[in-house]
Amino acid sequence: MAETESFRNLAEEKQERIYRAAVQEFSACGYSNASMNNLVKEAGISKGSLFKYFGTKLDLFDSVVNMAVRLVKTHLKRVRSETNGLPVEERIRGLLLAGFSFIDEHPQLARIYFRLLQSVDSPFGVKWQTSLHRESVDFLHGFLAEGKGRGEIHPDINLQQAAFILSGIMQQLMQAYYTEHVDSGLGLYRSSQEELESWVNTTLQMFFHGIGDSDDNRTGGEKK
Amino acid sequence: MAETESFRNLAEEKQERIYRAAVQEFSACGYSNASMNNLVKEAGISKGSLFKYFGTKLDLFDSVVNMAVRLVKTHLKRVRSETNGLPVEERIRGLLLAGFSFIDEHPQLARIYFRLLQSVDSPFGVKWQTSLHRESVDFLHGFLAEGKGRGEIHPDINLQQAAFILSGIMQQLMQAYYTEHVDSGLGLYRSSQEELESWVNTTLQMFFHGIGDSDDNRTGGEKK
DNA sequence: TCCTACATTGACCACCCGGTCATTTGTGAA
DNA sequence: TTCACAAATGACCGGGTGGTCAATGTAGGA
Repeated sequence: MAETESFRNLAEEKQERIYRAAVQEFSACGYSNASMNNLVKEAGISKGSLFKYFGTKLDLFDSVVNMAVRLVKTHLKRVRSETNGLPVEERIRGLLLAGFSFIDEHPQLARIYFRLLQSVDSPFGVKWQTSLHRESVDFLHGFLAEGKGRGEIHPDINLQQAAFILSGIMQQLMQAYYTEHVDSGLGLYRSSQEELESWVNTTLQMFFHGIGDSDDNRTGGEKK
Repeated sequence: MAETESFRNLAEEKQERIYRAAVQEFSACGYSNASMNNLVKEAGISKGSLFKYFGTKLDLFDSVVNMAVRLVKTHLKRVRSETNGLPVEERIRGLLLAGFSFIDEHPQLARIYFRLLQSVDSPFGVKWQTSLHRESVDFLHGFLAEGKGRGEIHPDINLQQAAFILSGIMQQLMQAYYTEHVDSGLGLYRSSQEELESWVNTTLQMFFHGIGDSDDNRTGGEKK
């Protein structure tokens, strides 16, 4: 566990104050550029205390990341259970919209989460990255597998690869929604709900039916 | 310009030695964690000299990034001209394979390039990111537009959005090829040429024909 | 009131950073 | 050989870092 006994014994208000400052600092600066001095000032506690609560910068970061990841997973699992029984396409639509709304509600945590997925900052980043990527692909794989079982997905499709591609597409959309320079003028960045839904529609359209003109010669494409 | 007169007057061997050390350091540590002290030691020159050649850490980084970006663009443009006249699908296949081979030939530069696309390290990262994302999407848009003109792409498809999605897919593949923890056990990471081509095939298959079972009810999906 | 056990503090530490500049070294002309 | 000039050097600077610890509160039982 990352935080010490003494942190858990703190008044809840103080714990939250510290967490809030940590989330703020890490989301703004990433791991290695985050400054414990700033953090301490922001939280209104002394440096000595902070290092009593969390032995190390890494411990604190680990704690914050754990929280962020737990929250993301909660959101996604809720979508999974709430869309149970619907067609795959609807379920993935739900995932995308849930992703956008998560960014709206927790922009800083989203920032930390995506940074973790992509950057190589933080010494132990790899530990998280590997498992998060795998879990993300597995999660999507579950959706697709069920859809395939119901005949909504072409039997020749390799689900692992499809899930992998889908995960890339989703990341691209999420990133553009909360990072202006990824959007690069396409109109996703902080766009309205209806524009968002339009993007989601066309994305699903492309993912399920492709962009090709429907001369549907599906061939090859099976791995090995 | 980033480098000073005195750098351009150096013996070519020395210039290369310095560039090589800089590329090494930046690709390994990112911008802000890169250490000029390490760099200087690696290059076998004195600190004073380095700061004569490049006034600032940022200037040096800018110079390195310029080189990396120029090289990437050269590779991509070669593919564009060499595949002129072929079907879109073939051209995009060419792009993907060229991407993989670029990573093989210049792994460190590829690392710097992708870091630039994704991370928010480096104070002026945004300047690069915005233009790189835009250019990348525009580049793909060019391919798709030509394909649409030849009837290889469904007329209802919004090319901007398709190019955006495609760029996400390509990034995902590239990342998995050179970063083990993104691959997360799928088998792309440093895989053989034939496995690579199999991945490219299925990816193209999905992008052009979708994953859905071919009950082809293409509807809606047009923006606004 | 005193004592004890514990929570809190911030001055302090060693280290590393990007950047400077007086000094040393190298070089070609006279 | 001497000299003038440019190139190269590395000790040094102010500042910021993660982390420590003796000193200082502070609350509760005797």
